[in-house]
Amino acid sequence: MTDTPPRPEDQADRFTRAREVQAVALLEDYVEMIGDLIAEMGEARVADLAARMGVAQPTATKAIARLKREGLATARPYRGVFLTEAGAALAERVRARHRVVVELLIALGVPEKVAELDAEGIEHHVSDASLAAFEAFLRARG
Amino acid sequence: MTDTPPRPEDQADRFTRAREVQAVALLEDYVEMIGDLIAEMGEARVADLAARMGVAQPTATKAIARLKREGLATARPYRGVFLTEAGAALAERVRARHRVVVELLIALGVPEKVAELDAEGIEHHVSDASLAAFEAFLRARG
DNA sequence: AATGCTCTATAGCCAAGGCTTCATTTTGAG
DNA sequence: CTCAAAATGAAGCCTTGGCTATAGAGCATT
Repeated sequence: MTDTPPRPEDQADRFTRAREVQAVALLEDYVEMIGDLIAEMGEARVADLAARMGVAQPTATKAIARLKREGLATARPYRGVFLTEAGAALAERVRARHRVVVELLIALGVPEKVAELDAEGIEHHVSDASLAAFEAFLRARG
Repeated sequence: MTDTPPRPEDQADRFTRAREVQAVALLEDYVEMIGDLIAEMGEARVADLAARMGVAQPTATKAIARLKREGLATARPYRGVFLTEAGAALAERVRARHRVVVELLIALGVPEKVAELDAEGIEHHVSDASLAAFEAFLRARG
């Protein structure tokens, strides 16, 4: 029983980090979806983005404004949305991480449908260290 | 190549669910922490709760108000915070899930420190189905 | 070229979850 | 028993991310 009494600041760090992750999670999701839309349909329209994200159209517009502020996307009124280099790079990283998380869940015996659902929330909290471990595990079991 | 074009509403569901999970995540964290504090120190004071959660004291007070509204906790001014039966049950479930997620990450080769950090964010998104799969996996490899 | 339909933007609302500042209550030291 | 320090509560502000309603731009079809 190494039941060391938790140091308050250590625990606090956990939550602080979880909050920070949360703050970027939406940006990641939008960026990834914009990438998907461009890949699938040649362009990302606000209406499609909103439909895919499950939000009302003005909510998507607002999110795009934030992406622009953060330098991840560009958009001109009544034209589609595009990713900056930084945005495209982020989208690629997010997509790769998402794929690994889904594969891991499936490898662990989670039904595919459930894996897709759970991965959407989980992926944002997977650190690089954990991601590397996941990849190693998947590789090890072919 | 079963590259079925994703149905917008299906994708939307993923995000909608992730948002719903997020909405209860904080409640879960607070309830769990209140349980911890009572177990460790006999009572949960607002100041300790705030310190452990890494937030300012009024933020914790506000959260407690929400817990009361949701029927998960009770509190009288200038006295500690207590869990209702529903709150205690939730705390227990959350604690159990947290433990499984940490153990799983460690079993997958994630360093313990990292596992603790990542688990904090991940756990909330682990459905019952996934949790069951995790437990089966852990059991299978003793 | 005009007109109407679709898409996008704008405005304004709400709740959640942060924060600081200030008032009030408890409590413990003297 | 008093009174100051510590703990708690109250008020008010900010940002984010939802929403609806409404106005305006763009496009297609007469």
